[in-house]
Amino acid sequence: MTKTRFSPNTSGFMDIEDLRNALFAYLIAKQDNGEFLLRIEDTNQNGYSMDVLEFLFHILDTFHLTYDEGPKKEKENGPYIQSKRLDIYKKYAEKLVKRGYAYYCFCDEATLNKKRLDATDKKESFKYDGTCRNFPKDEALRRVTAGESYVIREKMPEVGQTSYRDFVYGDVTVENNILEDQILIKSNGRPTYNFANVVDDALMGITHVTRECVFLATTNKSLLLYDALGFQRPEFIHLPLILTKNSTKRNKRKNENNLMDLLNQGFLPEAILNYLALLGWSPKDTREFFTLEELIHNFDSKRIHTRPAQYDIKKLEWFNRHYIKEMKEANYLKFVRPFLEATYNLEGKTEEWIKKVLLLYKNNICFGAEIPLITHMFFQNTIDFEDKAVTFLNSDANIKNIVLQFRKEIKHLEIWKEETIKEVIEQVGKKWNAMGKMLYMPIRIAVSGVMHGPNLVTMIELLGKDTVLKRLGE
RNA sequence: GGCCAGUUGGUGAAGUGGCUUAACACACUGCCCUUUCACGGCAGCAUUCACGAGUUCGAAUCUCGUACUGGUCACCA
Repeated sequence: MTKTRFSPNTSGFMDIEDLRNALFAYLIAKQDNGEFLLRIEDTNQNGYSMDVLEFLFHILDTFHLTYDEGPKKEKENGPYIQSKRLDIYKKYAEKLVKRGYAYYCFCDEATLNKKRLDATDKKESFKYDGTCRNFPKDEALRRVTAGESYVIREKMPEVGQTSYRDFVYGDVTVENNILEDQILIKSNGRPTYNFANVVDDALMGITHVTRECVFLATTNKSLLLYDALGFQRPEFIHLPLILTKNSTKRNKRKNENNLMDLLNQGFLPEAILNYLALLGWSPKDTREFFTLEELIHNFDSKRIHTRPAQYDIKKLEWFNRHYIKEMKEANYLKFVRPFLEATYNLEGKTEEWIKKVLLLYKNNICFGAEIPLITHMFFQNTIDFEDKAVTFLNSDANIKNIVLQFRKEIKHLEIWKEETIKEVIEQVGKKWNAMGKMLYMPIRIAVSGVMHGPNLVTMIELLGKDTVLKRLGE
């Protein structure tokens, strides 16, 4: 049975690439009726911010990437948080020492670092020289029990090469002699990523290891560990990078977290998910819209790409607009209203009015946070004219007449309704011999200050007589 | 610097030797619809697949070299 895992580390909030990776891992498992597991990799620090974890659970939940095993869903392979499995790693590391695949090392960290730096300066590659590699076992053991600080290093083969076939990238071969005797257990007793990752994946029965292609070059190290531990090698599926605007992988790691922002900005989970599915993967046909359920049936891991993908917010916006358009009216209102409330005081506005205003934009907005911006004209006291609009206003002498005439007529309008307002506009048009854009645009600008907006007649009705007159007056 | 990977338009991408004078989508531009604005519809947008050689009757597709981009070489994950 196929079993995959998502194993984020706790050093930062989950971002879009993490989500995409989680999604792919989930899909690979589910398309084969397999299982999806969650594991938290937190061996690099003494603690982690609960916010990071909470956010992670929240995201997996809102995107419906339900895991079958993991924290809060303990099964026989647990615990699923690495800091709670320290004794397991220790046990396996010791086993490797016993079998001669690993050894205790007492070399001073600072000294090694200095040597490494010197080598880098000289543009030479540095490799741990293996000082402790051939210490007699009893002596090493004696020093350990005496309380001396140590790490456990893996004995890398000095000759030969390691190769494997990545599911996405194909054959990868690396010479063993460039590999350093990597550390498995650090002097603080915690395992390194490479070691914990391998032990856990093997113990938890992961059949398909998915990870960023960043690890492509170090996969041989993992492979050698699988072999030394006597575990069966899993299938490796490396995933292409997602590049955000001017970010390389390096500065992305620091802080960038667009996922939380995206959600706060009013991007729908189904839109984000749909878009992300197409970043690094593409279906056989030209179809673009997929729900999670549909992805499970259509996802084909053979079609995962090798080249990195550039994240493009414009396309995401397009997806989001599509999903907003498809929402039921009631859901849309519930979704979008908080954005309005957060910015404007709605006191004195009727529910009917609010609903009408919001519905005006159902087919236009790209994301929720656009609502306050786009409805600005309904709430501002004085209007700002955009440059283009001013230019238009001055482009024809007749425009002033139209606006003045409209104000005059509308002042005496008794029944304030779309139909009657429309009649007025038509009359103005007849009187000054204007039609189309030359008729509507002057009024539109005079009333809203901008050249784009919702249907003019509806807009005027919703604006209300008082406001319209105020804006038209000098 | 050694090693590994990637390179089709502004973006996502299809394409696995002839059906490709390179699909589809986003963005952009123009037109149509609408007496306005959007929505919607239609059209345009890479003589060319990083570059150079080679294999072949024929190459975006296979081979080699060069360039560029990214990654990796840690008691970070």
